[in-house]
Amino acid sequence: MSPARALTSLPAIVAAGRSLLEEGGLDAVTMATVAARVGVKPPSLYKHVRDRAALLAAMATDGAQELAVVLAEAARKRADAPPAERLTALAGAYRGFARRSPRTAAMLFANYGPELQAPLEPAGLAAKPVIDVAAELVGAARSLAAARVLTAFTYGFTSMEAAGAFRFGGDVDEAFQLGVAALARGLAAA
Amino acid sequence: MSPARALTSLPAIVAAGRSLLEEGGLDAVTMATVAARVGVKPPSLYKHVRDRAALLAAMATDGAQELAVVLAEAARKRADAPPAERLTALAGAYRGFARRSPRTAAMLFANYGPELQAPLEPAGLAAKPVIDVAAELVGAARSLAAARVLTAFTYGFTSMEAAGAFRFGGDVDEAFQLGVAALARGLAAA
DNA sequence: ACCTGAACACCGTTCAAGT
DNA sequence: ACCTGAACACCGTTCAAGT
Repeated sequence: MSPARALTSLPAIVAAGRSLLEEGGLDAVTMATVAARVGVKPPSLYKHVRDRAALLAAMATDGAQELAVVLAEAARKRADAPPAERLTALAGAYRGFARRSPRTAAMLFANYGPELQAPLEPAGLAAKPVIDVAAELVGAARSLAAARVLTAFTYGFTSMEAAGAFRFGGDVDEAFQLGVAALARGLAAA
Repeated sequence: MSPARALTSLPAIVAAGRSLLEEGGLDAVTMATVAARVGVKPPSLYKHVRDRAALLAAMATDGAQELAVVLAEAARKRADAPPAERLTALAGAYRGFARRSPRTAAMLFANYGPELQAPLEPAGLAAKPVIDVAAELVGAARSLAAARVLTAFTYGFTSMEAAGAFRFGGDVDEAFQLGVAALARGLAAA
């Protein structure tokens, strides 16, 4: 009589996917491994998620929402600081997120099928504090362009770092700080 | 009597993989589709390549070699130009490569398994002209750090562009040029 | 309304057998 | 020395049947 009670949920499935991703990479995110982790059989996942690609997109969106919180918090703490200092704090907060969730971070701006773009809302939320600092540095007219520059650098750097692409030795922290400082100075002067 | 003549080769397999990648994304690069494109059955590929992950790594290495040629050529043409101008030319050449081969470019600094790092040689070759401009901008002591900053920005920007991540409208070319100019100015001033 | 077992097409990979 | 057909374990996905 009573219809089957839900044993899992979309948030639980997304969380399972993200933890499997960080533990073993994309190949480890299987409908079977995700199902096992949430205590269900693989076909049941399709009641919560259209297919595997949609699950990956939902994981990326979840990461974007988490990042939005992290960035908003960092911006709030330095609300009255000069823009270069707030930019440094934002970049550091992003990098902290990328180190805690490197594989999720590498997914943030990836493309999982043409129909699977993450919704604009979480991305916009994460972008808000970045656009705000950018506006202070270059003015409102070019704030979007400057925010894209800042995001591209931070995303590129942290993705390369996570992939182990910095293999010629040297101090990686120093390089990150040099980049943030150069962008703060160079954008303000542009 | 006569042992079977080779019907394909590693370069042909890598080229087939790259064209399939650009046409249909990573999911389209299948041992079966690659084999069909080079005119062989799937098991034969394993005489030329250890497994699919190694094929993907070889495709990335091939892209890095192509990029090295493109960058060396751009640097050669502007050998006597001021560093900011040569940097602009290098960034433009990289972006041109990324637009011709967006999915290969997105792979350049990705990680396909811990044992599958691309060999250092092609990466170093591609990095050479970037490190050279970086040295002119910030001095030899910080040239590696500055080259990492430049690469991170360019890789991040072109990856986001290829993934369709710039979705708030605005002029994407302008943003790229703003970033290159800001880095040239900001690094020189640092 | 959600869960499951059974089934399907497909994929990566191995291997013995061909030339 | 490289190629092939057959076989295997696994994966994503569908669907009819359960509660």
